[in-house]
Amino acid sequence: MGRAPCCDKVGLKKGPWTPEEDQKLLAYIEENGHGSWRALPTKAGLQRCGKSCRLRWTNYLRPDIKRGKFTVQEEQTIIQLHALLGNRWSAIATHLPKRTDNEIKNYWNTHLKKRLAKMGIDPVSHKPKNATLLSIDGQSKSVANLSHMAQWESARLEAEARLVKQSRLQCTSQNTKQVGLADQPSTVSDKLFPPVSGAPTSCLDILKALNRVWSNKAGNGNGNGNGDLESSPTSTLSTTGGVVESSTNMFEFVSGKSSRSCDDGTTGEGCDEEWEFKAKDHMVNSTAGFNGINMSSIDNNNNEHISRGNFLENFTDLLLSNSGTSNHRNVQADGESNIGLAPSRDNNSYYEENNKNYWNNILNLVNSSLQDPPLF
DNA sequence: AACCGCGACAACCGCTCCTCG
DNA sequence: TCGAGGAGCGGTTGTCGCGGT
Repeated sequence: MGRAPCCDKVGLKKGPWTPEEDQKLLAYIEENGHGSWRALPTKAGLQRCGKSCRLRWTNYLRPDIKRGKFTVQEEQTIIQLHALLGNRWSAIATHLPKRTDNEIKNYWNTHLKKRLAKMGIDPVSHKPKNATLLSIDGQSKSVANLSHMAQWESARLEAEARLVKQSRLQCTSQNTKQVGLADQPSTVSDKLFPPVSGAPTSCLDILKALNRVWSNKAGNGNGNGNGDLESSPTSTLSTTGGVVESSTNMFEFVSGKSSRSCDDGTTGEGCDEEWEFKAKDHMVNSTAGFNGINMSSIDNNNNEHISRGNFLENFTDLLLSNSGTSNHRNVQADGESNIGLAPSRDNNSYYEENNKNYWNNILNLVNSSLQDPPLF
């Protein structure tokens, strides 16, 4: 049992790479492209396993790698995507230009995971650690729905990652003669979400479609569809037609205009909106789902307006305020900083609110991705 | 100065997935 | 259709540097 090692390990060097080895690998790939990784070490004159060469190249030597500290925006992107996708570092990495999955994984394990834990958020589930409280208002079911959404999004990201790789390789091959590496879409997700030629790859368009339908249903009061979002990807869903059969009432996210000006300086787009959470006071039936989820506001022309600046601002606040040990912040009545911690509240409302806003922010991130151009 | 503990990050290992004959 | 081999992913380990004692 067990496969033969990827290469003959006898006489092969392990451990840290020397500058000379780096130079050899770099020179070879620039000259010839990597081709078969297994064959590369011999051709390049390296006493290394092909796998080791590939890792060294993809994680360190590749010219399009950004090194150094992660920005706050990168941090929040990692956290939000991790909430959606879990430990799927390669998928997360496709949304962080110039960062490798290994780097993101390490950063998560050494920094972000601990920070979330310190904030009282389970870094695995992204829920408050006393999650039993959440079942009270059905929040756990919303999380279940988000998981379902994440399944779709995961599939979408896989396909997207392939496209990204392909385009990257095409670009690289023009510069470095790298050849013969373009991945062809082949997974189920690729077949589910084939690329649309001639159009930029829009991130997260599954959720966009879901959002549209939900919003429309909420808008026309026809929100009692019988589909079950939690059922499985067999839910009727079409990216081209934006057709989704769902769901039942539970709660809704509602965007509201505020008069505040945009002061975060990050994007300058649609930054005047605030978000509030309205728990539905009843459940239509036992089927979990949500009907009136408005992750972005849609005007009469069906144009979406997405809050991003406030989110970044709040998230930055949250991260910074919680990087210390007990740096609690007060909740403001207008929701401006309701992502922060509220020491004066009882635990229930505190965690409920935190969790609601946490997931609201994830949805915000998802929506902001819809407007942003592809990162690559 | 030496030792120890800890954090950060690079690299390895084993598994799964994908491709191709 | 199936199996072998290659590539990629995620978890884990190893190594190094730094601060404290």
